[in-house]
Amino acid sequence: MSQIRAAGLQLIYQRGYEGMGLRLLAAEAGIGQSTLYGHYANKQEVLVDLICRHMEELLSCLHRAVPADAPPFARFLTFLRFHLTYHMRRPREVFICYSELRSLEPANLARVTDLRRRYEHALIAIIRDGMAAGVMRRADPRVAAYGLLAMLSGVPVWFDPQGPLSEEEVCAEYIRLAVAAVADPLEAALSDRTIATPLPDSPARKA
Amino acid sequence: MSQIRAAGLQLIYQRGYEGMGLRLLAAEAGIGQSTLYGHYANKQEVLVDLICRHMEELLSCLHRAVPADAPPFARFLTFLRFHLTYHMRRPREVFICYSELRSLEPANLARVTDLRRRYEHALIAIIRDGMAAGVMRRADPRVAAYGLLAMLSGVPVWFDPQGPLSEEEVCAEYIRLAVAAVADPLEAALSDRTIATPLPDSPARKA
Amino acid sequence: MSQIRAAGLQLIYQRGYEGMGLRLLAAEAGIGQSTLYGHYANKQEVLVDLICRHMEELLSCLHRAVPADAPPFARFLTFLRFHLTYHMRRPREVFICYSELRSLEPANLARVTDLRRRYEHALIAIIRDGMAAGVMRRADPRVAAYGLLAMLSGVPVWFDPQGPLSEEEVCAEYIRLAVAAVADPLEAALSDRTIATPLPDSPARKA
Amino acid sequence: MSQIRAAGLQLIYQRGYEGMGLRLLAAEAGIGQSTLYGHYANKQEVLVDLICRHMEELLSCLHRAVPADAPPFARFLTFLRFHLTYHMRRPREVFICYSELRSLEPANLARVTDLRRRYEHALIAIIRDGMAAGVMRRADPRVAAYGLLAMLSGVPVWFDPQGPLSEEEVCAEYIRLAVAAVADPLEAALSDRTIATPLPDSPARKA
DNA sequence: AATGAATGAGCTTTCATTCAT
DNA sequence: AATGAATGAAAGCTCATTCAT
Repeated sequence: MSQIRAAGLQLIYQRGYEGMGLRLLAAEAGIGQSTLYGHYANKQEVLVDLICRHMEELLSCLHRAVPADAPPFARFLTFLRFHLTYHMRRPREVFICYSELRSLEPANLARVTDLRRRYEHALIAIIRDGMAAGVMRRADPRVAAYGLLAMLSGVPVWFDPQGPLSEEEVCAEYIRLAVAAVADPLEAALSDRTIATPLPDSPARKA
Repeated sequence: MSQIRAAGLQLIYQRGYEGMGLRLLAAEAGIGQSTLYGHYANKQEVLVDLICRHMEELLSCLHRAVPADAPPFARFLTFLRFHLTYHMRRPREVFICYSELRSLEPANLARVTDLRRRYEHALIAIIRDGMAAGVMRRADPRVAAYGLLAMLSGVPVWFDPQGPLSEEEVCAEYIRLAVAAVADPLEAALSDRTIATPLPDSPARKA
Repeated sequence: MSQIRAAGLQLIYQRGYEGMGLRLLAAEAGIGQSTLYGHYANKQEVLVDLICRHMEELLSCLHRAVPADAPPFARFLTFLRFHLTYHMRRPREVFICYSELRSLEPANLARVTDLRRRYEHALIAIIRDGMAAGVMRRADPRVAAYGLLAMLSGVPVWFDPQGPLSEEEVCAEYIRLAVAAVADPLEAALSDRTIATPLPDSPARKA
Repeated sequence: MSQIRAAGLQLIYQRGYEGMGLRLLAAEAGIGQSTLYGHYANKQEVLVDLICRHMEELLSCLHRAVPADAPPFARFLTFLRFHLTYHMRRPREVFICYSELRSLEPANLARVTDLRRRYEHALIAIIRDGMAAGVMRRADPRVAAYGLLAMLSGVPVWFDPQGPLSEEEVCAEYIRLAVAAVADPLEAALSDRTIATPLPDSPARKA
């Protein structure tokens, strides 16, 4: 039930998986405590549902957002904007998916790790292609991808939608950082024109 | 007692603060369960001790490692190397200091947040100075600092000392990313010579 | 649940509130330890329930037993007999209601103190009326009431239903003491005829 | 040590024997926790010491205060005044000696019960003698003694030295009640002259 | 699909007590 | 005589889970 998921998301975000009691989860979802077991086999399943659902949606949205046949640098820019937007709008899911992995039982962790790897490899492939095409500096593409992902994924920690910087401004700032970090300097000089590729679900804007 | 800290560090890293039972902590530390209360007033104090101790040491080492009177770019490089080395060697502390903040009671959280802010401001100041000196691209120094810190701090998530990449190789790779991300392109082209400043406690290497 | 109350009454009487463990209480009541919390929010509530329930019943029985419109001396005699009978038959409740007051949290103590005050004032009013009517010696009615209540309430400390003295004999003996203590000597001389007013729930007897 | 006794008296009075932790007792007495065991074999001994010491002193003071060879009624009056004064001045000891008996181990309880019995029998003997001498109404002397002792011992529950009634006024009021309760009416009429026998350790006063 | 009642296992914390110094 | 450190046992309470309805 979606009310359980909503309550679980909020509670795990605030108190952690171990810190969330099922009593409270049920109360917050507006149902009886034992009714939970009509929807989930046990507590762990609530966490697995939240994490997997988020990561699967992340993956499928990614594939929809990033055209497989575009040139590497365009795919790179699209990826950056997609990732940033998605993460700024789902700070709780992002936090849970990172810091509650340790609460997953091995089999569930393996499932999640696989999803995560597929997402990471999407960026790794983009970077690899970009290097092959000569538009990115030669470097270890895995290290570069991990570095960029960590940088981008850290946004929700401090970003506040009501704060002084708009989502768009933060996007632009981070994209500049990321592009500068990996692009071939010459290409980077040209990239300003293309940074502002609009995302399907975000209001279009021009450079 | 240091044995309690060692056990607490490991257990909180593996199972989280809420997931760590004091029975297990005591057993792991090789003492009776109630003996814990001769060293800490309560469970929370164990966490506070671990987090504060780490952050205070981080701050004091930072101040020792980064000379206040050096030019901005040199300070930047020193900061990067210091931060990376410190974080690669303390993956558990790093993880705890980030993802167990929510388990801190308000007063303790305030104390930790202050320490964290002081550390972040060290990098912000460096970037601000670098921009003023014209060696770094104009950008929001806070955003740049947060972005870089997230990128650098993400290393321990995947870095494995027994893995194919050495600590030094990872350092060099990340420093290239970070420098490229914020440096003025011209300056960056010149920076390769200076990236490999050796740290006192790490084996010297050449660029 | 009444089985919990029965077990709690016995255990608190024997070992005191602080001395009663909830493990033992549950065992004595024939339920699991955590089942207690389905009936009481916490340990204190068990005590509050026992004390308040007894005092409220005491008050309501008193009002049923003592007719408000009878002459003072008749009300006095009825009060004495009622109080004695009630206390001889509930030695454990009486003891708890007196000596566990200190274990009550302030709010609960206030509630109980109010009930107790209402009971005491019933006797004070009787004595005041008796003095106004000239059938009792002039004295401080509060002091007299406290003195008599202490005297009467002390019965369960030594009274043994299986002992040599019957409930009725003890009643008569104490009533003589109490009447002599406060009655106007002339009236007291005449009162022997009226001492033995039968109580509804006690076997009728004649003087 | 007398500081331990003082702290124990206060703590047991406030929180009960079971409710008094030895940590707190030691802190209140200004000594280390384990130092207690240099003075008492265990917690129980602290209680036994307090109770026995009080009852033994009560007994020995009683024998000093009440002359064995005086006529019954004079001894009665002396006893009343002695008991009241002693109890009004030691409310905490009195409370403990009554309501902590249940915390005594059997052997210790027996010892205390014996002391208590000796005290009660002093009054029983006085009443018996009074009846034999014809100055008191015929009644069960044990019941009368228990009734009077309960009445008199209840004073400290409500008496407040700073309150509106002085110690002397309360004494006089209670003595009138007690005398009226057991005296032969004719004798009682004559007794007013003799109520105010002064106690050694209380300021002399006149009727 | 939903629930109230029940429960064994576990939680953090405090207990009275011991012991080496 | 005094103490700091240590400890097994027990405290009150919450946990995730089951089950009959």
